[in-house]
Amino acid sequence: MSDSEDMPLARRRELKEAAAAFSDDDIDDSGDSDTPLGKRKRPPVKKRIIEDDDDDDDESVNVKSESSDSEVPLSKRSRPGAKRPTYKEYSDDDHSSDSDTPLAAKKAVKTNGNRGSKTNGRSKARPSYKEESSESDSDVPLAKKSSSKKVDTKPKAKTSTASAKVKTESSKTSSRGKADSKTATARKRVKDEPDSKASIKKVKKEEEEDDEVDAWWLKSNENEDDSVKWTSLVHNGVYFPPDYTSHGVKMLYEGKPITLSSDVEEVASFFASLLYTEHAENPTFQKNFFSDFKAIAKKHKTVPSITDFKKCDFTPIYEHIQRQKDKKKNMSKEDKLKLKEQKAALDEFYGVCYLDGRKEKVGNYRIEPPDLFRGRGQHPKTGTLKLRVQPEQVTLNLSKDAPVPKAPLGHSWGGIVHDNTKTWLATWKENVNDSTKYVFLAAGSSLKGQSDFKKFETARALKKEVGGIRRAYMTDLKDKKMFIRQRATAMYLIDRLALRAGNEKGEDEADTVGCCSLRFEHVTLEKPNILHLDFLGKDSIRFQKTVEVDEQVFKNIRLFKREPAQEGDDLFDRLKTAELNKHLQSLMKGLTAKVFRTYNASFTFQEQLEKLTPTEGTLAEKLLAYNRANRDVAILCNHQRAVSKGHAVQMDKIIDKIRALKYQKYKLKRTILTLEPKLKKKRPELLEPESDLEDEWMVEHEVTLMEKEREKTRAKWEKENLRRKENKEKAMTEKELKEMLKEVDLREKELAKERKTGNVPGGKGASVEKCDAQLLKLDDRIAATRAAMVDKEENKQTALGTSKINYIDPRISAAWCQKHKVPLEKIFTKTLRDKFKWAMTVDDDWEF
DNA sequence: ATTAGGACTTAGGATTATAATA
DNA sequence: TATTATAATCCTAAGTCCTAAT
Repeated sequence: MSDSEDMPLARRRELKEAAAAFSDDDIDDSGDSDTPLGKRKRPPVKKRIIEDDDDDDDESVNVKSESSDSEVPLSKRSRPGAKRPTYKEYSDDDHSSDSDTPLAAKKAVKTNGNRGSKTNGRSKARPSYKEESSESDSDVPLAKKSSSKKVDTKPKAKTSTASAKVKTESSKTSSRGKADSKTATARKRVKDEPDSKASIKKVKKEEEEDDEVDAWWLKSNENEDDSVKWTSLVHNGVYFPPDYTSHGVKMLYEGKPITLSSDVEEVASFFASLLYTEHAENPTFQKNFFSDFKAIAKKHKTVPSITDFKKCDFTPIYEHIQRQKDKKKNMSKEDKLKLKEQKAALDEFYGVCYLDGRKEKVGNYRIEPPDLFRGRGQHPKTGTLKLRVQPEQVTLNLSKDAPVPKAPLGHSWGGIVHDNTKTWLATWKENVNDSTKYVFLAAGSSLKGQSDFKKFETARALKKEVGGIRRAYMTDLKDKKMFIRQRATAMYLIDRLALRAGNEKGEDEADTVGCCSLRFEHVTLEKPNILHLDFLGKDSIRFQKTVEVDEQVFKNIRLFKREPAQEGDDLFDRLKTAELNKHLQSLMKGLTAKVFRTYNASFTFQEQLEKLTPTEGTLAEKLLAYNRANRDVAILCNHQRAVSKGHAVQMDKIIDKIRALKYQKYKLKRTILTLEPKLKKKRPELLEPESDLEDEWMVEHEVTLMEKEREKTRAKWEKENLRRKENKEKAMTEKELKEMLKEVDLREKELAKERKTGNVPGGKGASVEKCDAQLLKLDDRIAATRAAMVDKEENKQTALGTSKINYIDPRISAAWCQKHKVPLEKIFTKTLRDKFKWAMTVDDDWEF
């Protein structure tokens, strides 16, 4: 292993990161004795019985807890308590003023970071699947021979009336398939083996996707039984990752190479591949990994028994993996193509199913491969070994009369069910968190599309009701009953700040919160009516905003925070998401906490889009407006992303680019003055220096310009020679090259002179008019570049994708595209167009 | 009435493909 | 033409909400 110095240095991620972070405590093999510490434990909370909102005024009467007092909520919950890690970077910021109206948290502070503190671990013995290794081959997705008639699950005459069919893009093979031909294909597909070289020919470019599509969104479709999801479902099962093949590279233990059996090597490799990443340096991750690694090493009687993480050196394996990656990257074209074909074949086989006779895409047909669990934030189990899933653990869901896909050789399925009230095709239990995993249809499928549609329709229904709902909770803010007050306050926050509901979480998960699970330490109050929120939300993404809130909300929170309460206690000590949602249901059918996010996101988007889109504008300007509106939504929903590694460098580059443009401007101005010195008086602006453009920089810039010029000349010379060679002409000599280069030297001298005298003659046909025209163009380019820069900067930690995919009603976009003549593909990628095909038929005046 | 866990949506990061540059 | 930035896609963790079990 040669090159060992090109270590992929640590991680970027100035975002998250924050404070304290892990203490020095490094993992310690020996005892996993490691006490989990009292963390996460806090004294039971007594119910707070408030007597009044105290001091100042307040018409509000005495607030008392309702009768139920007795029922001692005795939250057995428990949470960190004490030692809250401190966050780094705080930045304050203005507080949004604009009170009313839907939107929320206009400008709010953003920053974020991860929590620190907390080690822990615990890794109880886990079951070891692992049966006999089974003769591999597994890989080959044995095919279904049985093409028996049974497969023929015809579209059951389809319930609904007129079966609207449409063609997606490209109307080819017009007639063709009727139900029959389709089922025929179905039958065929079901038995087609992937990898059979036969299927190679296609792969082609994408498209293909013509096929008739069932345009469910064009049918009247007054809900016909919601719970039944299909009448027939035929599919090919799931794909299992190939068995592990040993690479034989030895890791070091106490500096010496040791031999690992394949199973152990596999786990070592999981860790090795993460070396130098945040994960591998996370003590919790190390601890959990090592605990599992140690166990499996022991089980396989690894020679020097592995007991100390610190004595392990995985770098040889790491380097091997890097080399493999390199190799893959540099693979020959043909090999790459072959790989692609294999994938396509798999896609064709497993990636497709038949739902009520219609061909539909399957989403994640691959069984998740074994790996180290990568929990986010401070997940107590991060690093734990996620075991390989065996077919015996997998249950399939399909039609009664559908052929059962064959399990991998030597294996059988865990179960076969025929539950048409479920949308999943397969399911299994994962070992780390004991959670259930599923194989679902792809996002573009009818099932997903329909529920997406429903989601947005509910949000639109809320639009109609929101006025009344808001009035109601504003009133409830002053209710005498504590529970009602809390509920109303929570609703306010969810509505105005787009918070998530905030279900309770377990001890074995990262400590994150949503609205109902906010604790005291997450909210601080500032005099008149300002709220500082600071907590970790979903995915341990920091939510840090400062907002002005309604007076009564401020009072309420002060009230909730008062007294017996202390850090670690719930802010809403008698409110559960279930109760909140139950209440919401009573206000509007289908209303739950998350609907507010959808509603506010879509509403804000439509509003901003309307406001920002220029009526007369270039395509680019319109797109900018679109992205701005999109970004507003992303900010509202607190969708963040890590700042990319090279961000700062890229910014510098852009700044330099702008300087270069300014330099050109400067030169042009001088040319004008050289041509027409009288203008000095008339147009004094020509004398003004460009901002941020220093002499020193210009000198340097000219040097690089000349360097580039020389390179270009040389390239030209070489190219010319190449051409001549081909034409059997005699090549240009070095001398000629030197001759050519002399011109650059000349130009360099000119520049030097220009710099000294300030006179810039300009090119041949130089005229004041031409220069002015160019100046204008440069101004445009500078403006555009600067806009792009601002855009980039603002965007660096904001992720637009999530809101576009999940929160913004696609019909708003479709209508907008129509209205402003913007091609859809500028807005939606191919997959998004597919996912949203149900929304693409709206008129240009459609409103959310 | 609570709790547990099933089923489905939402989420950011990792990986891969494509576009922009050097 | 190779390199690098960016966009698209893939992956699977982490939420929400609901229903069934206790």
